[in-house]
Amino acid sequence: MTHSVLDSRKYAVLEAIVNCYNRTAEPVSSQKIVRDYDMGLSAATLRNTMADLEELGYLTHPHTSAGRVPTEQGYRVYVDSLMTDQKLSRKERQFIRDGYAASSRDFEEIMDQTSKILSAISHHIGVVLSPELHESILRRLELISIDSEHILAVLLMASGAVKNQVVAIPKNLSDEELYRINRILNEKLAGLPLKQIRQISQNPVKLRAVFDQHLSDPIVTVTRNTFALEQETHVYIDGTSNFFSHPEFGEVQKIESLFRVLEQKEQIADLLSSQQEPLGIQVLIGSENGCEGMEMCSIVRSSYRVRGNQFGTIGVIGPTRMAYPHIVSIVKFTSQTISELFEESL
Amino acid sequence: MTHSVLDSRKYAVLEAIVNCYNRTAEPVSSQKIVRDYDMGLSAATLRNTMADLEELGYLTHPHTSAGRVPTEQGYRVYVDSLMTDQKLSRKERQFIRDGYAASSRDFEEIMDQTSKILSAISHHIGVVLSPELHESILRRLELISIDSEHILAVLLMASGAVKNQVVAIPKNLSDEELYRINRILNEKLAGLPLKQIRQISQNPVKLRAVFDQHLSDPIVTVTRNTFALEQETHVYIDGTSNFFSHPEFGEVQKIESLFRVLEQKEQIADLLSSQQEPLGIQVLIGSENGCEGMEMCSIVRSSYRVRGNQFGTIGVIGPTRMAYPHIVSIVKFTSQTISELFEESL
DNA sequence: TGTTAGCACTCTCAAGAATAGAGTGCTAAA
DNA sequence: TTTAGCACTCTATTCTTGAGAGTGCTAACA
Repeated sequence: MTHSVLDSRKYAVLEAIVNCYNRTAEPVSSQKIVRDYDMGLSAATLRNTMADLEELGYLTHPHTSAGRVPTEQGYRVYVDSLMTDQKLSRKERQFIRDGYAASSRDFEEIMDQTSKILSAISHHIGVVLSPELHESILRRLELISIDSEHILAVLLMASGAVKNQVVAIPKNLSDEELYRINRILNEKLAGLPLKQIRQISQNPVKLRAVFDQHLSDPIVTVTRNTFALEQETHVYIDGTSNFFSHPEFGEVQKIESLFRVLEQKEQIADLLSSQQEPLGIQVLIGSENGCEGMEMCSIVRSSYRVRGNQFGTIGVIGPTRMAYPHIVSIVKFTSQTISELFEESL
Repeated sequence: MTHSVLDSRKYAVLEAIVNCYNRTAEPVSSQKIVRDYDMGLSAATLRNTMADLEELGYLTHPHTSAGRVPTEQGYRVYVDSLMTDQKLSRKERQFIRDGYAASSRDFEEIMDQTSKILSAISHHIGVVLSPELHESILRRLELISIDSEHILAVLLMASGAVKNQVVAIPKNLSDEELYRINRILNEKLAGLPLKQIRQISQNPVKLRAVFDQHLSDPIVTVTRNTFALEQETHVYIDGTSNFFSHPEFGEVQKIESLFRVLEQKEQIADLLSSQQEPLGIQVLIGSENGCEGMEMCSIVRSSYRVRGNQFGTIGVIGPTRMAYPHIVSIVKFTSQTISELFEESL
C-alpha cells in the first residue's frame, strides 16, 4: 500500500482539495482551503503539505502561480480510501422509481429508460448494456411464416428480452411442417443458453443427440439459420449533451474527440464491459479506461442481474472531475432497482 | 415570381458566390470571383452587382470590409432555380448499394444502416424515420405466452416491420384458448391498418361486427391491450460528430444547441415529417425548419415507400452551407434504393 | 521540530495600442 | 455601362502593460 505514506493530515488536505475542485472546477489555492475548511492550519503549512502531496504524485500545478489540482492518482486515493458513502435523498430515490413506474414491461423500453434516468439524475452520460445475447437462455421460440422462402423467428429469452430474426428456409415448407418444427425446437431447445444452442446447431453429432428420431433436413436448416446470431449487446446512451455544461470542455476539440468515441457503440460496449466482475461497482478514473479520446472522462459502472442469472452493465460517464460519492450512490441504487425490477416480474 | 427581378448576370454572380462560399466557408470578395471564375467582368462591376444582390436580400455582409455571404433567401433562389442536377459517381452509387448488401433483411437493421450510409457518404447527419406504425398494415399476429398474466404479442407488418408488445391478459387463459384467440385475431384482423384495428378494438359495435359469433371477453381484452399502441415512429440518427469538422461550428455554444435538439428524438421526427409530401424531395434552408437551435442547419429530405403503400422519411441534416446539388442527389438515390429494396423482397 | 508570517518571484489574464491587411463604396474617367 | 483608383472601415494580430493570484522560500517563533 503506497497510501501508508500519507499521514492523516495529508489525507485531509487531499480530500479537501478534491472536494473543492469538484465544486469550483478551479485550481485550489492554500488560501481557499483556509477560508472554506476549518483545518486549524495556516496557508503556509498547507502549502508545505500540498508540495508534499505533489511530490507523491497526487496533485499537480497547471503553472507556477496557480493552485493545485488532483491527479488521476489523487482521485484514485480519494475514491479508494477517502470518500464516504453518501445516501441518495428520498427525492432522488423516488425519481428513479417513478422513472420505471412510467415505462412499460417492454425489455428494450426498460433499458432505454434506465439510460435516461441515469443521465437525468447524474447530469452526466447514462449508459446501459443489455446482457450478452449469447449468454441468454431461450425461453420460447416462435416461427412465423413471411413468404415462401423466409420466416420470422421470435426468440423470447428468460430475461424477458426478445430477439426478432428473419430466417431463410427451404422452399415449399408447408405450414404444418413449420408448426411441427416449431414445436420440436421448443421442446428440445427451450431452457438452453443461446451459445450452447449455436454449438449444437453446428455440430452434426450433437444435433443427432438432441433431436434424435425427429432430426430432418428442414430442422437442421431452420436451426442453423435461426441461431446463427452474432454476438450482440445493445447499447443505450442518453445525456451526451450534458457534457457541454462542464467548463473543462469549453474547447471544441476536447468535446469532439469524446463525441466521436460515443458514436462508436461497440467501443462503448467494450469500455463498459471489460473486466467487469459481477455485481461489483467499479470506478475507472481518467485514462484508466484505456480509451483514446476519453482520457478526460471517468466511468462509474455496475452490473445488474436479470432473470436467468445473467448480467448486464449500467454506467455513468462524466468528466474526471465528478462528484464520485454521489454518482456511485446513483449507479448502485439504480442497478439494485433494475435488478429487483427484473426479479419480481416480466 | 420575385426572381424575375434578376437578370442573368445577377444569377451568375449569385451562383458563383454560393459555390465559392460553400467551398471555402469564407465571405467571398469581388477579387476572389475575378480570380476564380472567368466572368469577363472587373471587380468593381462585380461589387456593383453584389450591392444590388444585397439590397434584394440575397447576400449579406458580416461587416463593412468583408466579402459577401449568401442569405437564406439567396440559398433558396440557388436551390430553386440555379443549381443543376448532379449525378452521383459510379463509386458513390456502388457505395450505397454495397451498404445494403451487407445488411440483413431485418427491418430495423435496414433503417439503421440507411442512416449510416447517408451520414458516411454526405459527411453530414443521416436521419431515417420508420413509417408511422399507425398507418402500417398488419400482416400477421402471433401471441406467445410469457406467464399466467402476460403474453408477448408479435405484430408482423406488411412492410416487414415487427413490433413486440408485452400484453396483460386475463388470468388462467389456457394455452388452447390463447391459440384459438390467436387464430381468430389473424383471421379477422390481418390485412387491416393498425389505426383501424385500434378503432375497432375500442368500439363495442364494431367489435361485434368484426368478430361476430366468435366474440368473447378474453378476445376483447386481448385485442384492446394488444392494439393500445402509442403513435410511434422510430428515429435512426448517425454521423452527429461530423458537425465538428465544419468551421462554422467552431464555438461550443453553437454546437451545443444543435446537439441538445438532436437528443430529442421526437423533435427530430416532427422536423423530418412535417409537411412532407409523398415521394417528393424537399430542401429546408436554415430557419425554414422552424426548429429552435437548428437555425444554422439545412435539411434535405425525401420520403421512401415500403410495401403496403406506406411512407417513411429519410434526410440529411447539415450546415446551411452545404453542397446542395450533391446532397440532393444522395438523398434522392438513397430513397429510390431503399424503396426498391422494400419493393423487391421482405 | 513543526508552524507561521512575510516577501520576492512567477505566471496568467484582461485591457489597451499599434499595425497590417482585406475589402468595400464612391467618384471620375473611359 | 464599365472600370480604375483611392479613401475609408473594420478585423485580426501582436505587443505591452498592469493587476492579481498563488507559490516557494526564509527567517522567526512556540
